[in-house]
Amino acid sequence: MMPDRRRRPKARPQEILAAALELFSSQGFSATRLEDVAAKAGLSKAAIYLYFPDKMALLRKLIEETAGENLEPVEILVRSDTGPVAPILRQLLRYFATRIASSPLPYLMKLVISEARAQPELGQLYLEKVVSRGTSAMQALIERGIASGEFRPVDAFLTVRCVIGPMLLAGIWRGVFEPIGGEPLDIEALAAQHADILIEGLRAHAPASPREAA
Amino acid sequence: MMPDRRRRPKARPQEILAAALELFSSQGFSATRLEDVAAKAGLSKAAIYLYFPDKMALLRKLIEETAGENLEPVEILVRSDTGPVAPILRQLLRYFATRIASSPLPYLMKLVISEARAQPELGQLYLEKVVSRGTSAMQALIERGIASGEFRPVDAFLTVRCVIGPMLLAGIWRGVFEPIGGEPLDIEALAAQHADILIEGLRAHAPASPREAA
Amino acid sequence: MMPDRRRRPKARPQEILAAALELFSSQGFSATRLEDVAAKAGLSKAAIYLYFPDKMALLRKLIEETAGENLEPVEILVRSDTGPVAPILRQLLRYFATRIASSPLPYLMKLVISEARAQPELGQLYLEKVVSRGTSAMQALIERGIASGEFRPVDAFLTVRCVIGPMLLAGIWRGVFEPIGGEPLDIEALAAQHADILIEGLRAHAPASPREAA
Amino acid sequence: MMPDRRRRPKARPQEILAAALELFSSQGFSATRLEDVAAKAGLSKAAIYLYFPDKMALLRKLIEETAGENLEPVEILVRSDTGPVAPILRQLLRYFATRIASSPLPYLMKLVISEARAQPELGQLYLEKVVSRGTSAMQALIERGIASGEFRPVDAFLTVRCVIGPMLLAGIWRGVFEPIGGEPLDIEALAAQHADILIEGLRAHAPASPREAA
DNA sequence: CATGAATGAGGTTTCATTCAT
DNA sequence: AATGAATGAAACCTCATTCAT
Repeated sequence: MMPDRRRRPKARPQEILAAALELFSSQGFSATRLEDVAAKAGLSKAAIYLYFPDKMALLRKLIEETAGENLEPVEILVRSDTGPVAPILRQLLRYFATRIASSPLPYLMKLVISEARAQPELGQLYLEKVVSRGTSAMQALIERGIASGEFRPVDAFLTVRCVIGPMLLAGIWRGVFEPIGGEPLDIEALAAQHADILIEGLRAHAPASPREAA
Repeated sequence: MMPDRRRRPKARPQEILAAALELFSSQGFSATRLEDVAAKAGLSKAAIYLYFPDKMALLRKLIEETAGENLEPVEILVRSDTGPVAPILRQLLRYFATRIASSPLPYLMKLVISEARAQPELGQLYLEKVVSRGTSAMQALIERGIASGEFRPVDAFLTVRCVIGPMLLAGIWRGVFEPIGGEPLDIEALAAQHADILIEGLRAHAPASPREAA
Repeated sequence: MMPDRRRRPKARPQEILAAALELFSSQGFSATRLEDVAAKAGLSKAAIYLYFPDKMALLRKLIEETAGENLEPVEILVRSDTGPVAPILRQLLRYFATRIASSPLPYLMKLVISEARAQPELGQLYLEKVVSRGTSAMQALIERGIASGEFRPVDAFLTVRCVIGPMLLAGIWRGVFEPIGGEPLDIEALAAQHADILIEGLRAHAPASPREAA
Repeated sequence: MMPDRRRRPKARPQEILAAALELFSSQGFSATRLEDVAAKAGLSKAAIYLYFPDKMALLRKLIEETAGENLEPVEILVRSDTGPVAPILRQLLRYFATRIASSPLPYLMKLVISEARAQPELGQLYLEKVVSRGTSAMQALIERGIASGEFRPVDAFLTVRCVIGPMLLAGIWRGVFEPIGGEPLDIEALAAQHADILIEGLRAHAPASPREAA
């Protein structure tokens, strides 16, 4: 049928992984049949075993491969600059927005969230290679802002979670709710709005404005 | 065998649902065997069918039942008051934190995220009964803050996502990453820190502070 | 709902059997759920066990009870008369037609046909109590006709099968094909037509008419 | 384990159907376990699903496949000849006898009788493809006999049922009662005897013989 | 490299049957 | 006499995985 199917064996693993990502993230790992992955990749079920030892290996590879892939730019951004922190934060959020809006990252996130508890090693891998690394870098950034007097003396650890939260929300929106009919979300605009609020909210004011009691 | 066989028929459905929630959210819906749900509920596999027509019905009921359960307080909070918005926002976040820290809500969230694409009706149910309702209420609150001059003229729709994001993160942390070894997160503290930043970041300043360029 | 359900315990076994006959013959023994029999009889599933030891006992009782029930008139008819055989044959067929057209006999027949191989004892019971007894009586009748010179010297054993065949067909038609949309069959007319042909076909002619070669 | 695993894939469906026919007709459709069909066909349970989508498909195929298979010769016989009808009738009965005595037809018949009510589409298929077609052909034959003056003016519709009845009986005897111990029946002899009686009984006599009153 | 054929293990679901009330 | 609750056993069907070609 497809006369040229037998020609690019080198691309096979990637084709298989792409098919797997799509199906795993739309139907769940356990509910996806290897046969469907094969069909989507244009192969027979058995051929997958030429490239991967078993089903779980697909999932593992998918996570390993993308884990941290998006983080290098983040770390570079954070480290490379020693000027004011606010523009870096803004850029960081803009970068996240791009990845979320136009890479398969949201599907990966959804997959990790779904499977982490059933496959703890995978979750731990992600925790280590992505979450820790990413939050560390950002925490350093926030701390630098505080140290330089640009930011108020907030709790940097918690603040990182405040920064990331809306981006996680955007990812889940795109990976989960948009596909089932949720209204599209303008992720770049969200990132910009969020950056705005954050920077304003973290900035050290000349005279600390009085705040209302909780 | 079971010493209390035939004892509490009225409580059975709830017992089954509790068992199901725990297992579904830890192993995934599809990977959970009904037999394990039964065992955890202290019943035989077949007994579940006396209360639910099939496995999916468990999932559906779980979502239907909790959908919106947490929202009434939110709506009351938002509507009941006509004073300044900031303290309400703070209270709201404190309320979310409590639900996330000490109710099964995070497991539900994780479950919905995991299964929404495979079972779109369930995802849509959640979208409608929880997401829309919750965000509407909060958007009204933000808009009230803007209208009264308490807040800057931000995009209320996007701002709601900024408010919720970190709480979503907290839920996923507790529901997914803590169980596999992630360091515990002080959710109440996170909510307080987030409220702090938000309120500061949204407040209208007498003379709008000049902001740096992107 | 039925306020007087608890009043006639004596009739219970019969009610249960009637429900069973209807369901067994329409869905098959194995495919009929005892719960449905119970529901049709206006009882709970468990109550059936107060009257019958198990499911097979229902089937057995159903067959035992009706087995031979229709045969006494046949035997009486055959034995009681010593005149010409033809009118008896005609009456016999008329009697069969009546039973087939307006008693549950066809359903019983269908049930026996369906279950005989899976439950050989039941089939054997029927063979003995109904088939043998009925055919013996009829064979005697045919033989009397031959002996008296009224009938040609045909094979009495086979002739009995020729006599019964169309009645079996009528029973299956009513019990199987009419319920699924087959055109109704006028069983009494069939019996009359068949009697006609048979009597004419069996009669001894003064000079045996020459017959064509096969 | 199986020495000839993977050897005759083309014959598989037929092998499976043969096994199914034997078991379905001896134990009933519902009481037959697919695993036993598989074992009899020399396959594993799962392998059946490579050839048939589900259990019912086996039954359907069995009936579809044989439906009408025996009727072409009948129609040819009926149409091909324009001479006297009696010899054709005799041949027809002889043909039926052969099919009943030495093809799986009786098992099919039994199966249809058993399952028609539970699976009405199957019963209707048989009604249409076999019963209607067969009886139409034969009715035409009888009518031709009447029209030519060879037969008395009987009711052709009913007469067809008289003709077929004993053959149905023979089929049920072979398919149901012989297997459980009923004495063997010489079906060819029965067909001959029946032909004899029929032809004699239908023949138009020069001077209509006086008949006894009912 | 690729696959069609096959299967073992396992999951969901059904149901005859039991038992405490 | 009657039933609601419960269960063990088994049936259908699925699927990851293997292997001969």
